[in-house]
Amino acid sequence: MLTMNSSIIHENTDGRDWRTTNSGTTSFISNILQFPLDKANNSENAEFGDPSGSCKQSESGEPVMDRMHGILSTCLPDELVVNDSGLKKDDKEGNCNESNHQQFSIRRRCLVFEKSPGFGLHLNSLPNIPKGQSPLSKSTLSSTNRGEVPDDNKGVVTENSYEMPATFGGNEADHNSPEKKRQKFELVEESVACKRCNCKRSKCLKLYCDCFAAGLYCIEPCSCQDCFNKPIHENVVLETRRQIESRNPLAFAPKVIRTTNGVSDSMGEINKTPASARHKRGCNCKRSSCLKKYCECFQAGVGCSLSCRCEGCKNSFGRKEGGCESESDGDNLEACEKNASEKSSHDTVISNGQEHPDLSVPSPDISRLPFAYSGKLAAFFPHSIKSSPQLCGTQEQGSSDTSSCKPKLESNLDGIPESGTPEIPKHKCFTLVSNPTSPNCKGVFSTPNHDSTSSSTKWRSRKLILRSVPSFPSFSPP
DNA sequence: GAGTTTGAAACT
DNA sequence: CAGTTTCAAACTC
Repeated sequence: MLTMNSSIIHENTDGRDWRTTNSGTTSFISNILQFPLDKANNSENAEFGDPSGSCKQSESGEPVMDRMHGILSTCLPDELVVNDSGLKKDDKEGNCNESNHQQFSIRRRCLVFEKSPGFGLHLNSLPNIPKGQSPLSKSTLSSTNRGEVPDDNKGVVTENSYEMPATFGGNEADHNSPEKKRQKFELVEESVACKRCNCKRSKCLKLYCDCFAAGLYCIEPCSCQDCFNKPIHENVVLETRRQIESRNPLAFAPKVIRTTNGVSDSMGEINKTPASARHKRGCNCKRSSCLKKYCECFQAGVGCSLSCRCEGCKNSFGRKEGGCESESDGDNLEACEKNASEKSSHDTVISNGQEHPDLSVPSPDISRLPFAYSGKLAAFFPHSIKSSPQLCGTQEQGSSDTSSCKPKLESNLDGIPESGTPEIPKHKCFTLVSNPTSPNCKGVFSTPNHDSTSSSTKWRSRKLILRSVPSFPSFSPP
């Protein structure tokens, strides 16, 4: 189970956290993509359950994965930084061979993706999906169905957004049967499962609220009371968020980062945390010994660092001093194993959603992303988003390399190049759909190789409609 | 499911 | 910045 409650971001090789250095830019996310609704509710739509997987074709014969890639290649800058230069870059993009309107849409959309690597899903939304927690229902999936999203502000989740996971479907040879389609759709449904809050007094307008903290609107499954974290209260939400950010520009920033050094983190200590992810601020645990999910570090599956002020740290992912392997304490070992197991599940979520349907990574419910941060998901896609032409290659480079899809945290984080190079091994798979060609890599976000340029063009040709472009306050970095 | 524990967030 | 309060998730029973 993906219990990480904090986002993991990647630090540049120079040690700079792009988000940190551009904290004020995080508020750009206010654009919500909207796709045509004509097929939004068609669960049997080929876009969703397309049997051909990543190679499925739209009506126009356009490979969806190409479009997906088009999104990335078109909208994602080389650097995940939105600042003046970034905007200028956008301006430059305005020189593209696009109609004015289209240019505008694209540019706005770019902001979204620039600020929302990982498809805008804050990884805070990934974790804490209790095992067995039912995924969002279909009705839940579509905000438009719930009427939760104002007409003028629909973060519409349509076939296209839903198709993302399906789009990642690998080279599935046989997906033509309706059954396959159905299964695929169901899987996608599960993948959209998202954490739900249970706020009672915060009105879901404080960081106490996981949804709010994750940059998500609350949705039906939430059990919150007096919730203001809904599109109809967008202004309130944005204003509150702005206030919080004014107080702490990094309030919505990912809490967990990973360093470039896979062995030792920036603090120099060595522990076993995969990929040396670390909680940015560190925890302050007193009684949990950093062995329970009360501990943000532990919850995030990262080791404690010197920045932690915890007492009696026994973090199984890496104590402030030393790792859990050195622990002989039974409880600690148990917790270590337990959480490690969960971590494995977490990781599998990314690489093998089908194998753990209950752990499926929620795909970004765009309707719930009023200001979505890159968040946790970005931890797994930062580079792919950054500049990788592909989220994931197909089974090229020897899909037989099952190790590439090992359901381990390491495998997951391994997918994030240590060097910070925006390169994702094509055999590193992010998928929510099964890939029969790789038994050990069922769930692979797989995309066929394709020409990014052409795909970009294809994507732009997509009936993508940008909706609701509230001028989310752009906070200048301090 | 209710109550308790916990630590982050918010407040002073 | 430190101490306190509030809050909701995690946990226990």
